[in-house]
Amino acid sequence: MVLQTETEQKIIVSAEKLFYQNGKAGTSMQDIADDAGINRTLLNYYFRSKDQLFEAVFRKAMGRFVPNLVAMLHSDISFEEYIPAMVETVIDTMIENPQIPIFVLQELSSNRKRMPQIIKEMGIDPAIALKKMEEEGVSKVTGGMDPRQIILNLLSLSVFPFAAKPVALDILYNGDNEAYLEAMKERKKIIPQLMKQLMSQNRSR
Amino acid sequence: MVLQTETEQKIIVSAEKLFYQNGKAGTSMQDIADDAGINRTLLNYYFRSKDQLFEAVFRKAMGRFVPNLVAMLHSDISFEEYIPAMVETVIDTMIENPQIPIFVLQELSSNRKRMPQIIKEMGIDPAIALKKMEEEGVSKVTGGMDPRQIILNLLSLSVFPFAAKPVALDILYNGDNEAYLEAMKERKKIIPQLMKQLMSQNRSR
DNA sequence: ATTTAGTTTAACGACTTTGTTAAACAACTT
DNA sequence: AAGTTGTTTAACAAAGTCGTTAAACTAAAT
Repeated sequence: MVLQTETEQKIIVSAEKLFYQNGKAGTSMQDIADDAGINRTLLNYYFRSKDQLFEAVFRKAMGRFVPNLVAMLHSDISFEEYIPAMVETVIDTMIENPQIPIFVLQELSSNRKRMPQIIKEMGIDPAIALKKMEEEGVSKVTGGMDPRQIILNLLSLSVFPFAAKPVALDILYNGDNEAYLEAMKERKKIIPQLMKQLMSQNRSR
Repeated sequence: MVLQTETEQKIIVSAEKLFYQNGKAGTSMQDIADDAGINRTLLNYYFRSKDQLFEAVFRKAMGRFVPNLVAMLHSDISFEEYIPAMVETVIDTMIENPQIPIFVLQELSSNRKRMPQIIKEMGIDPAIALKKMEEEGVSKVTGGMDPRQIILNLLSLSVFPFAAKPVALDILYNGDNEAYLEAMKERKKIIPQLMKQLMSQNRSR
């Protein structure tokens, strides 16, 4: 957004790391200062309060993937075409920040004033999204399946394996992070395939 | 587990509500006492400490759906047969407690000692699970797709829409909780269909 | 009528957290 | 040389949190 000094960046990096990991209430300003290797007073110097620092971190996290969602919902090009590139982007983002989904969803779930606020700021219009879908014939493509279910399926397949990383890693991949990562990359191919199958299969019935 | 007095139950109910909503650090003992309509001292009377109360809540939450997962992974009957009943159970559980997924995943993600501990206690053996799958011919059924990807798909489709409830509700269902609930119930049919398609489609290629 | 278990009230100590302030220091600019 | 900016140190008040304790109260059980 704005130019950032080196220190400001160190603060954000540490704040992200700790807020992602332990949440807002679970992270103290001292924790962040220590992790950033600076004095606690500096935190209040750059970000007036904990609230404001958290707000900065939260908005940055939202900014990493909400645009993808919005673009897909509001775009002109067809839903079907959109999927592969979108899945690739989302998964690449998540691989670098697997904790973002839980962090964001937890915050949205505990602070219910957040969603309406975001919808406004981001200019999301659910009505337009659904209308465009049907105009594009997506609902025909999906063989009558509610387009919202399609979206839920797509997001579920793309995001959940990261939200559930600790479980998946330890139970399915035996703690082998490399194997887990490989599997996540593989999903960039698997998911578009599934979505395509899913839609054409329905269409031909 | 054990007999519970009325008060003990009131405490657990309030603790669940608040821990689910705001996490461990975001919930004070006073908050819980107030919500339960009792005195804070009573909390320490029944559960020695905040840690122990949280532990009770967390274990109860895990107990709601881990058995489903374990049963599926270790069961004798075929994976394909297992899906419909399992999806039904999981979704019914989630409808009543949509916040559990985030709560549990957040805790597992911020407390990394938890997973190994749980794997031990619950008697989960990832090796056995995968072996059984292949013995049952699941890997043939899935046309060579890694059985772990199948499991990820199944869990993603079943659980994520609840973890993302605030987003889905406000963006896709315009805040209409009834509509959202209906959609979730619909998924009890949709998901098994998808999984079946997904597996047979792959098999026939 | 007395005991007992559950509960409340009040209070305490020890500790943490947040935000603020004042003073001093370092380094770089002008 | 003086000024500016970023930074540290030290200290503080206000508020909150947790666990504990002692004393008193209620109501049901013996």
